Amino acid sequence: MKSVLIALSALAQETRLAVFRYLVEAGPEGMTVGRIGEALEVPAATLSFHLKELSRAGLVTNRQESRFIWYSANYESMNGLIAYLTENCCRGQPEACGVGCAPQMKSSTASRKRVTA
Amino acid sequence: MKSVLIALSALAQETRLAVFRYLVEAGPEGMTVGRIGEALEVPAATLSFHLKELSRAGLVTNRQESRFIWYSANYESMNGLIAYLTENCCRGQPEACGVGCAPQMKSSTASRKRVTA
DNA sequence: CCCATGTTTCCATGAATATGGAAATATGGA
DNA sequence: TCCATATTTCCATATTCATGGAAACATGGG
Repeated sequence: MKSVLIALSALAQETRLAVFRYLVEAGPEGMTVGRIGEALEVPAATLSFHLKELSRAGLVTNRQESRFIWYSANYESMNGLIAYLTENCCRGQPEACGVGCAPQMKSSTASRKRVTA
Repeated sequence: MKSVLIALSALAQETRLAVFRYLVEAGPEGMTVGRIGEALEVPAATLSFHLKELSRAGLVTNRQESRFIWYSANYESMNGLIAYLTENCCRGQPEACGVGCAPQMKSSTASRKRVTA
C-alpha cells in the first residue's frame, strides 16, 4: 500500500524518527515547533522541512494556537502502520512461521499487550 | 536506535517492501533469488542490490542449497521492529493518548492479538 | 500600524540511493 | 575439466533527499 510506504519513508530518517518519538512522548496536546527545535537542536528550516514530511505521511497533525503551531503525533496512523505490518505477517498462520511470527511479550512497557496463546 | 532506522530504511522502498512481504508469505523455507525475480519482475542486478540491503538490515537471511540461494524473512527482526514502535508508544501510559494509542483489534487476521483492557 | 516573535518558503549545495546491462564469480552436473 | 546456470559485483547515470542561511510570511501585543 502506498500510504504505508510513505509512512515508512517518513520514519526512516534520523531527525524525523526523533521528532516523531518526541511528539509521542509529548502526548496528545503535542508541542510547538520552537520547543521541538530547541529540544532536539534542529535548525528551524530543517525542522520545518521534516515536519512537513511527517504531515504528508499522516503521522502528525498540527493546530494553530495564537502565534504558535502545535504539532502532535497521530496515534491512529501509527497504529495503522503497525497493524498493516502485523496483519500481513504469516497470513494469519503464525504456526507456519515459528515462534518469532506472532507478536511476543517483550520486557518493559509491553505489559498491556498479550498473545492469546 | 540505529538498527531500527536501518530496518525502516530498508522497508521504505517499494521493491524491497514487496520482496520482504513476498518472503513473509513464502514462509520460513523462503524462496530462491531467481524465483523472487520472476514473481516480482525485478532484474537480477536490481534484486541482488535490494536483497543485500534487506540482509544488512537483518530483515532477511539466506542459505545456499546446491546452486541456489534461498532467502527467507527474519520474523524475529520484524517483530523486534514492531515491538520497538509499540513499546515507545505513550511510554506505557495509553490513557494519556486516547483510544488510538494501545494496539487495537483490526478486522481481518488480527484475531490472534488481544488488548488486556 | 508597527514591531517582536514564530514559522515557513526559497534556494543552492552536497550526499545518498536506485537502476540495470555487462562482466565477473560461484556451483555442481556431465 | 568444461559448461550451463545462478547470483553478485562493477559501473555510469539519474533521481531523490537532506541541510540550513536568508528572506518572506503570519500573528498578535502594544
